[in-house]
Amino acid sequence: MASSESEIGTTRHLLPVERSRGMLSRRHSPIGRGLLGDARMSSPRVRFAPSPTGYLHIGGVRTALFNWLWARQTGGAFVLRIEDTDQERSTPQSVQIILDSLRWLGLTWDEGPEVGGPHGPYTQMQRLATYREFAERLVAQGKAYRCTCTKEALDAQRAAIKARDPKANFRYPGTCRTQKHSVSSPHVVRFVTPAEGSVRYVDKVFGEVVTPNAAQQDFVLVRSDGVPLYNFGAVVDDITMGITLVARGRDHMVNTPPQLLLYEALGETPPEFAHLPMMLAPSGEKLSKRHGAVSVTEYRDQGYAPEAVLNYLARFGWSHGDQEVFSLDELVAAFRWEACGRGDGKFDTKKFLAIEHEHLKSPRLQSDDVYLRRVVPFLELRGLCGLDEAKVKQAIATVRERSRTFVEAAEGMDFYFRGEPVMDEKARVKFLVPANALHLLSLAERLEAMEGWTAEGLESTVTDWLLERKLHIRDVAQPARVALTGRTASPGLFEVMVVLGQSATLARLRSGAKRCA
RNA sequence: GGCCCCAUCGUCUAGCGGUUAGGACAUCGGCCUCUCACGUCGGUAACACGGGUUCAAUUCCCGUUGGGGUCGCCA
Repeated sequence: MASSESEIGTTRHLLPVERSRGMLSRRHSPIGRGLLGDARMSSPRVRFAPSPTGYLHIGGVRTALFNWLWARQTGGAFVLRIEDTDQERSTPQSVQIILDSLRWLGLTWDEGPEVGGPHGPYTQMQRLATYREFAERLVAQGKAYRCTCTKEALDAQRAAIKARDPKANFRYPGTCRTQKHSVSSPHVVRFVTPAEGSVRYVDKVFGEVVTPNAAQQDFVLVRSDGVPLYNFGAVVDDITMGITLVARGRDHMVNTPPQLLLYEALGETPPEFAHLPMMLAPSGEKLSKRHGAVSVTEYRDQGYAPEAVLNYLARFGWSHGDQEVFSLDELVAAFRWEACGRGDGKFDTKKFLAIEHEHLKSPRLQSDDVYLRRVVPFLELRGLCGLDEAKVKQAIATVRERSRTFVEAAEGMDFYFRGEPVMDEKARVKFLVPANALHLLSLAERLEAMEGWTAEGLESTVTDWLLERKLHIRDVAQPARVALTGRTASPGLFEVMVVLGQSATLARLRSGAKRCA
């Protein structure tokens, strides 16, 4: 496993998994790499390692999801690790937001904050001793060195070069490489990057990637305050936590070669790598707040179903034939790294909403009980508290197919639960006019005499009444709808009446008639 | 600019040398209809360009163009 120094920097296979050679490209491999290749690894361990510097980004959720799916499918472990080594920006509140967001999504972790595990602690600032140990080992072996160049001096050099040519490439010149600085002087620890050779790895999504070492520089492993930088901390943690596959966004692809060099120097077998194409804003720019909701909590607050969020995200960059709608279980079963695309994509709010709609429509995807549990908070937000669950369920059945989110659902069934519906002014002015007053009263009178308050009974009773009065349903449907619901768009009239019940229906028809005056 | 990566309808994608280039969202039109939806039927719409390889390229190779990532004591 340990490799000799002479091998560092030469092009060689860095991954344990061989791939077929010759003319076969990764997508054309005849052995269906996914299962065959991965079944060999007894227990995959993957991780999601966010830095707690704000809300949980929708792009981060996708990364978490793919890792989680893989862990669930293979029976492996999904590890959550908090990378809080940027003390300037990391906050405990952000950690909590991330934890809450993942729990809301249902992306539960097997090891990590608040659940523990055998490889903890799972927060980087609590693992400083481990990083120090690894860093000292590298320094002792001459694979890393202490550098006393100040940030200010380096920044000045960088600025000078950029001033001459904005596109110039500044790389640390290696000033301290041959000097033996003592531990006592303020210093960072830098890695000795081989000048020759290149790093090669086979990405589970992108296939073979080769990067020349000459493009690297002696990057910093540990800051002057002893806190590790991203590449070093991540590698040390991935090693000590036994991570077997690192799946992350493509923006991290540039970090893989230096990390591989680190595994090499530490004499460790690197994990596999899988990079995911980027999620871009519709404009093609990086997805940011300017382009709408990027924080999961916003979607939660907008009444999105978490499984639907995951469904949309899964289908972004991954596909399974023509299937668009998936339950979580189906996702777990169908997911394959090799079915991931490589091209970046643009986030599409419309399609996202359409997927949400599919989930909310389907009792298979959102059972009545789950739907009830999820919509109630949004009803409460509208001041509708302590409602009768049975009645809410009836109401749900009538608004389900016309609600894309729980917010829309709550809005759509609002009228059922008030003494009087909230009246839309335009609707009232248009339909509750004097000419309709008598119709509404007459209808109420007929319905009052009715026995057996069912949709079928209502339909036939109303049909008879229309016949007698020589009316068409079109003549009274909208006025009645406005009287009953306060608006011009609603579930079918008879459905509404059934859920409302006889007395509320009569009361609303009559008070609607009054408003016609 | 260096290094890395990518390229099929407007968008997400299927495609694994021979297809009328398929699906979904969006869009347009019809049907259904008490409204809004749902459902349903149908239409418009794509292989960036140029060279190879091959009997045959959307598909394989190279180049061009275009796009993206990254070049920190951020992650």
